[in-house]
Amino acid sequence: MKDIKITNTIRTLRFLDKEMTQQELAEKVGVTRHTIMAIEKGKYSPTLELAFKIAEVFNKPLEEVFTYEK
Amino acid sequence: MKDIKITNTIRTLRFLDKEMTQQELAEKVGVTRHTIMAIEKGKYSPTLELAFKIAEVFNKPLEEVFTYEK
DNA sequence: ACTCAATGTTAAAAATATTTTACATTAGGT
DNA sequence: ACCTAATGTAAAATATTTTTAACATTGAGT
Repeated sequence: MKDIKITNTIRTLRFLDKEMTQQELAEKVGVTRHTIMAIEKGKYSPTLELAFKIAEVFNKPLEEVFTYEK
Repeated sequence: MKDIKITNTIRTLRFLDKEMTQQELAEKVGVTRHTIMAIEKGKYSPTLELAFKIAEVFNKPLEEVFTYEK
């Protein structure tokens, strides 16, 4: 599992959702701001559980937030 | 992230897909048999990347394989 | 130009996921 | 009942994700 092939639209979704900050999103899903930042930046892919929580915040299906590029 | 609230239908999907073994599924997604077993058993939730790979094997959307129970 | 909030970076420690190995149990076929 | 393949269990080692903390950068507003 070396090269990560998963992209996400978190940054856009935050912007569309009243410009929610990384800090706010982090608090809503129960992780640190750093974690949100690292995921947005694609440093690593999150746990499935965290991915579900993030999608839930934006009321989007998980696959609309995260995309697996074959 | 203590109590995991994610269920999955991997066992059923393996059964429906010509009774694919844990070993075969593990090989297709590039992890060990133990990892597949632990996930099926709900010991922990996988990485988003692994979740996508598993869903891909069964040609199902991720959310049809894994369900986040609120 | 200054200030402040938001974001990005780095490094180390902690927590969790995954591997490896080895053995126990279960279930089906003969 | 016996064999064998598939599944389950356990413990230790490794890899990856997440936390923590401290500091740098960017950008908007004044």
